[in-house]
Amino acid sequence: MNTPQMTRNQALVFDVLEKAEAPLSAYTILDKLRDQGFRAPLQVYRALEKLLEYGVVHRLESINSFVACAHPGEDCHSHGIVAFAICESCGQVIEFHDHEVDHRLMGWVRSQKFKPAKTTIEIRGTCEACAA
Amino acid sequence: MNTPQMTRNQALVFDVLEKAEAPLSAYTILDKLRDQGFRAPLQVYRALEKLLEYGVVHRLESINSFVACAHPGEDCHSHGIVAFAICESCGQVIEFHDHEVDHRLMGWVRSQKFKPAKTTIEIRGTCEACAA
DNA sequence: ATTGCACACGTTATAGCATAACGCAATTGA
DNA sequence: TCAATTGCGTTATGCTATAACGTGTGCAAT
Ligand SMILES: [Zn+2]
Ligand SMILES: [Zn+2]
Ligand SMILES: [Zn+2]
Ligand SMILES: [Zn+2]
Repeated sequence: MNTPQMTRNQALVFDVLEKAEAPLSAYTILDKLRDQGFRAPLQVYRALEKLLEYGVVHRLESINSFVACAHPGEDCHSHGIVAFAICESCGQVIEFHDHEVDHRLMGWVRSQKFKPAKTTIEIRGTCEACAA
Repeated sequence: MNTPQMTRNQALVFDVLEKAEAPLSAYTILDKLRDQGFRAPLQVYRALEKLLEYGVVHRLESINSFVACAHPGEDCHSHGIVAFAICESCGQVIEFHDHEVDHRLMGWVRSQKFKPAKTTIEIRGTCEACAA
């Protein structure tokens, strides 16, 4: 998916996510954008829906939150499955790809004749800095 | 984690999950147990919390639902990471393990000095039967 | 036996996440 | 011009999850 011109709302939401140091929930984004005129959750969810479509934002299913893609311009989807390590202490998210993991999962999927639509890999734990 | 004797509520919730053909949300479980005296979400959530602890139930993060473990008695945790394929059409869930995937993810984690607590692998898509 | 503790339970209230449904305005393309 | 599409704003609603309080029961330590 290539990225069309963002609308104002999409740009505002994306900007908030890009500047954030941790994943944000839709309602947290809403709060950060009240000064810019945001009033209702749908304004955020509609923007997020498009940003996810464009591939510039990822949804972290295990924590109901969103992050800006860490690989701008690379089109994450073309690398196969995206995986995330999420520090539950500081919120830091590391986004990575592993072809071998993709290969194994896609092999399994093929063997089962299962048609994958969206695959989630999320490792929650503690990052090196927080492990103290 | 070995499984202590279940309480009445835990047994009721587990039973509903075991008989279900698809993952169930906590509120769906609640509805199915109204006749048995369940009145409030907490009755379900508290039971689920224990069942997850015992390892006899899994939570599917990407769809906010729960399933009975497909490998009773085997203690899923001892096999490493559990992965799920979820059919978005019929709800069928296939639970599987792949040592090579575990190995790759744990290798990455080690290289980053990240301390994993809980890892989620969920493939949403369409099962063979539904692919028609 | 009494006390203290741990644990499950029931209930009410509240917090947090997400979408349905309506109508309006701007854009685009026949 | 007309119709179709898309984004937007608003209100209302639904779904998911937990906080906080109090009750009862079983079981040890004293
Ligand atoms: Zn990405
Ligand atoms: Zn950290
Ligand atoms: Zn299992
Ligand atoms: Zn199916």
